[in-house]
Amino acid sequence: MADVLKEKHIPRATIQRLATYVQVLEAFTRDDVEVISSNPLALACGVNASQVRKDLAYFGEFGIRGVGYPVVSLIKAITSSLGVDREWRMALIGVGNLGKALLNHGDFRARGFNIREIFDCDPFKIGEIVHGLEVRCTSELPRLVTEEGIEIGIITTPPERAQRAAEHLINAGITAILNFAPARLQVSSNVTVEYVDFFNHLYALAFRHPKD
Amino acid sequence: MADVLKEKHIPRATIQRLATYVQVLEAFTRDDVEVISSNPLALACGVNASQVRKDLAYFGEFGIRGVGYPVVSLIKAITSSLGVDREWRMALIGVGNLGKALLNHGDFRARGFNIREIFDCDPFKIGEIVHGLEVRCTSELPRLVTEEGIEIGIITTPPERAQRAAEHLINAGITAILNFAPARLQVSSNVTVEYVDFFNHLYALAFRHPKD
DNA sequence: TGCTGTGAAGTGCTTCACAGCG
DNA sequence: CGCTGTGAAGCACTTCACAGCA
Repeated sequence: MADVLKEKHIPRATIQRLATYVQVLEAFTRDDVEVISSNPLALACGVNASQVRKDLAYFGEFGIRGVGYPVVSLIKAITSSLGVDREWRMALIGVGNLGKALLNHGDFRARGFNIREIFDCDPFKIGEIVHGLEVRCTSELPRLVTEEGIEIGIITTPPERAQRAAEHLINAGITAILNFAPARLQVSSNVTVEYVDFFNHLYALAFRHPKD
Repeated sequence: MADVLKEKHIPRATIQRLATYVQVLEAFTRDDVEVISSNPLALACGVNASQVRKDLAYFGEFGIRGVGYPVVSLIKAITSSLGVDREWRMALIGVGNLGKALLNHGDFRARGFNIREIFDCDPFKIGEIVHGLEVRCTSELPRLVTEEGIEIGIITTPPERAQRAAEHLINAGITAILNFAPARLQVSSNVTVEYVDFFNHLYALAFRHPKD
């Protein structure tokens, strides 16, 4: 499976939409919809029906011609294709307001994304227990990443400390980073950074809705 | 200014990058950089230098040929072009974990995005004070939106209540929505919804970093 | 001379249109 | 017959290459 995916190039936008499809398909299961065709699925996701079919076709033939896609098995097919049908262990750096909020956000664990260790460079925070986890010094990162099998790092530091946090993670062997800090990170090409930035979205809203 | 922008079509991706440029330019001001050319700016943002110049050129001629862009005045030019150099008043629906975390997140106010009213449909929460704001019943939305001049709605409800929250906002006259709930919203074409979804990003990381 | 601003070329994603199959 | 899966066409964004100006 994974081999097939590496051969074709899959657009980044496709991956984003697949996450949306899962979201919407899960809503359909709540309403006991068992089979859905590309048209209503596309409508619910705000995209074109051909787009849905093409996105899914990158990963296999999940539909039944003349019928549609069985909802439950399609969810499984997508999550399996993306590799999110297993546990992912994560470490978080920066135990401030935002970091604590993410720790309290139950959805992560519910979807298999498990925050196992939390770090901060503030000596007053080290040792504190937050949401059942002890705040550690970043010097312990390499050891704990190996021991716990951590694969993803989350950065929730202030912007000026984000780059250092990234370097700590990378030195510990992490190559996948989710960055909530409002800063761009300079990393080598084998490291993937995803940026979560509320202000991007607010700026987009502001631009499209000018006063009067 | 705004007239010019409505004539040309500006790619959505350009708006996103402009937000990034502001972020990076602000970091440069912290290091007392006064003038920057498109090349180093592009490098810091992880994009092509022509891309930077083209993005900026949509809005005007902000650079000095042979020299570069004055950092401070470029920040002002971009924020003014996007319309984010003023106060934006917002209302939040769904005072749960995530909602409370956003209320505690000081960056919003610092950038002029001001959460003025908070709502919940849980009668046990109504009346509670969170971060200096009283939780209101959604039935009060239309009145408060008008009175407070609220232009943007934030949804932080569970997914199954997101659509209703959106309808409350739209009925109150809001046409710009920032949705943190993991659900797609069905809205008419005059309403803009921006989706903030951590899992999109985690899925992208998971897909690009398969085990072994 | 050096860097911006920009038409033209290139690239990649999206949409179309229909063959293929249940 | 209806809906999927897919090559081909269309379209939009990105990159190039260079004219234009400080």
